[in-house]
Amino acid sequence: MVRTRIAPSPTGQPHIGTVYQALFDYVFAQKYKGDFIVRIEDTDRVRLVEGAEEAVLDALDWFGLYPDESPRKPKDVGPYRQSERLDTYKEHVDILINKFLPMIPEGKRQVDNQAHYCAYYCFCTKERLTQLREEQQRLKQVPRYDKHCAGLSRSEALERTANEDYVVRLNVPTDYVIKFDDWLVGDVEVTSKDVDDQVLMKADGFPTYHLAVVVDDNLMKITHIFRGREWLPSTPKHIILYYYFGWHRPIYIHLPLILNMDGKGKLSKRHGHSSVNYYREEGYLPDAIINYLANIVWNHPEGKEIFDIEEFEDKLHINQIGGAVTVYANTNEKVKEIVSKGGQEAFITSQAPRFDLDKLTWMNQRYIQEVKSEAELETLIKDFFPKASDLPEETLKNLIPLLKSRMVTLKDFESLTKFFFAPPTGFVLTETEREIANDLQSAFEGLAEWNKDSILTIMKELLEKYKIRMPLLYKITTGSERGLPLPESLEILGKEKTLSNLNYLLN
RNA sequence: GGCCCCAUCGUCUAGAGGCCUAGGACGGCAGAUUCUCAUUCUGCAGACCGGGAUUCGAAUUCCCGUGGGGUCACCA
Repeated sequence: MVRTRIAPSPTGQPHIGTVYQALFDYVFAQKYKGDFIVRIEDTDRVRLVEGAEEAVLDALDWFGLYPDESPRKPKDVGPYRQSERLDTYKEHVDILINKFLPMIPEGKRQVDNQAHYCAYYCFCTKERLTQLREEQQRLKQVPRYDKHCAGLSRSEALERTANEDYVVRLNVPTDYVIKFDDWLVGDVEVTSKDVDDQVLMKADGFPTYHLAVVVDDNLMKITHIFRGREWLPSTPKHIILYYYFGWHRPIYIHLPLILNMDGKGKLSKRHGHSSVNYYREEGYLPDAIINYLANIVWNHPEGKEIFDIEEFEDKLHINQIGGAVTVYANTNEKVKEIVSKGGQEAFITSQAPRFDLDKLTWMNQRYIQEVKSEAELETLIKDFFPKASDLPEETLKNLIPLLKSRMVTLKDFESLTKFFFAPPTGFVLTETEREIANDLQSAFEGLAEWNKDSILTIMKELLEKYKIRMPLLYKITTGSERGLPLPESLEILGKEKTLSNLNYLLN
């Protein structure tokens, strides 16, 4: 049974990167009739933002990335908020603290030696750690915890926990190679020298991400982890954790990072628009964003660029799901490894693409123009721009075909239809313009048949008579020098409204 | 800096040794259609990071550079 998950931390506005990851979680689970789970990673009490959890959950719904399980829809592996799972983490930290390192042979295990356990208590102060780091940096060494407290006897450490602040650290063995593989990246191999003794339990009793993610993914029976490439370097820690616990690890799929438009760094607030809310407010369609996100890292086999999420799900080629995943250590002589083997299947780009707002905007336009039906567009507009519902039902309906090829985002509705809501304002007519407006007014008044042909005839006469161009008539009737086709939209607006707009302008 | 990942038009990419004079899309430019603006259509400019090696033949394989990105917290 496939189970995927997204684990956002509620620290701000919902991020496009979260949607990008959730898209894969959702589609993959969907494709293999599995479950897609949302778990809130709120272990950082300092950065926690009120309402952020609601915002991510809402954002996922907006995109149609409905979870099978979430804080709003709990099933039997909950709770789905890490802050409500503290006992579980405590329990698992205790397991590691009391478990001997598997690489130490039974006869050599010392009960009172912290260094012989999978995890150990650490009492180092922030000051000492900072000092240590600075010293290492000065010597051009990689900043790393020096296992100072691992040298403590277990009995002394236990005593000190009674009245001192402490953290619990992962005891990473020296001289090991940690191997694992990733469906996208392939085989990855790092030496344990490059893996720090991660803090697993903070002084405030909250777990760090690394502990919580492994424990939860295991307890929630997650089979496939889609996450950003930025997590690749910390995966060895997780592999070690799975190994120490004696669990099978899930399959990793580290998705390519999406870079800022200028290619400087991963998608962030500073360089562009990383917040889901921005796109929502600007009138982008969720389907178009999903399409763009999928298309940026994946290519449709037939080269299509416009496709919906169902088609993405259908065509996304991922074989090797499931399969036995083993985590074991080979401590024979020279080859000492912590190995974890899964499968491998490259199915999307391995590069980090840049976020191209122009292309997304183009896609949005395609959705408005050809993907969405007129009825769908009508509801989209009404949702986005409630004032649109004030227009007579027929008016809006007739306007849609005119609007379709001219709207790039839903937001464009407002400027395009301004004169349907209020007479044009904000400019003064010159003498001749006034004269033309007067002419137009009387000609319109005398019109027996109010339709686009008769309107056009009148306008053509005026164009001829005054030797002017179309934009001027636009200005007089709509307040803007360009916009929707004039005869058609004036027909829809109606004789009465058109005349009252003109009247307003002339007085 | 250590470790990891990556490298085709400005951007997203196709390309899995000869089909490549390197294809498409966005963006740009020019033109056609048109009652404005759009849409639509046509055309133009535009790339294999560098150097070696393998081969009859390399964008495609291998090495070395270079460049870019990620990551090195009691943040996720």
